[in-house]
Amino acid sequence: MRSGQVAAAAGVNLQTLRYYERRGLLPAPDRTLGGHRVYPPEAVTRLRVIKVAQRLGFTLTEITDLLAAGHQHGARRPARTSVKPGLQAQAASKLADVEARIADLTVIAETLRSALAVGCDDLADCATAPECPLPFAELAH
Amino acid sequence: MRSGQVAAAAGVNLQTLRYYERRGLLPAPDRTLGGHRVYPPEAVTRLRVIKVAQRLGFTLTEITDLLAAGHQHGARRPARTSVKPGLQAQAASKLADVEARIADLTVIAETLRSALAVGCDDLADCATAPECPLPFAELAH
DNA sequence: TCGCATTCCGTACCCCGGTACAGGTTTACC
DNA sequence: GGTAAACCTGTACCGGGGTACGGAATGCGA
Repeated sequence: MRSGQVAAAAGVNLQTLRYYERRGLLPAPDRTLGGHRVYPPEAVTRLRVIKVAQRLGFTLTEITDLLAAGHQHGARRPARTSVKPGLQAQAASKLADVEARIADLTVIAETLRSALAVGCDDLADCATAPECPLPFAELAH
Repeated sequence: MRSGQVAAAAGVNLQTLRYYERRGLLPAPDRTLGGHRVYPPEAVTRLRVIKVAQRLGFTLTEITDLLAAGHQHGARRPARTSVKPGLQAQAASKLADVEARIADLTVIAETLRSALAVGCDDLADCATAPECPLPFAELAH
């Protein structure tokens, strides 16, 4: 498959393909004699995997490690190798992040709702009005 | 008050102060003869207001508009003036954003939890294993 | 074999909210 | 009046994930 086809099949920009290759997310494909990239169909799968992982909140750097970790399967690792956490560990910590983010946003939503309920309509006034529910004080966070 | 005092009082970097001034979030203060900024105590309040608004999910551009909107209070506006939505309207739409984001993250958290439950430990394998709960298909989103 | 579509590469730029640095001036305290 | 701390300006850079552009070369169908 040619780069344009792969990009279209995965719903990704052509530039993104090259960007991922530079970042080591996508293995460098074979080339035609003229230098054009020729991808195996698995490349599309790989892109989909990357997109799913991204959607789950992993950064491209983390995804790079996760994909590389897969290759070490069963290979006994030398003690000197940097130990990357596997998918389970990474997913667990990412889940904690996401849950924390949800908790945070929940507080924000509640604050917004109370500001709406009270009828605040001017930030500057709110700061000096005692009945305003916005937390102007506890910003030593 | 001098810039360093204001920055410390508001828990903000000195550079940030000047950055906000450039962006129009903070009015340009008076200067000493030598050119050093001299702030009134209200500047600290203003910074706190900005920080709260940021915490609620508003961008600096939106905050700029919200703060400017306050000044138009009671001034009858000419028809030609661009009409910025007030705090109520902005807060309502921001609340909708936040709620949507929470819903999104909730789905993500559930997906992560199921990946943990099933024991997925290699993204590349997951993509081809039918029992994997990760949504590799419906990426036409 | 012609001609247009596609792809190549390198580099620069986008958003957002700051932060850092260099090199020079001013203020405040003793 | 000396000196150290604070402050001034302008400009460049950070991270994260791409996107855009220009000019040249290649691929493929008719």
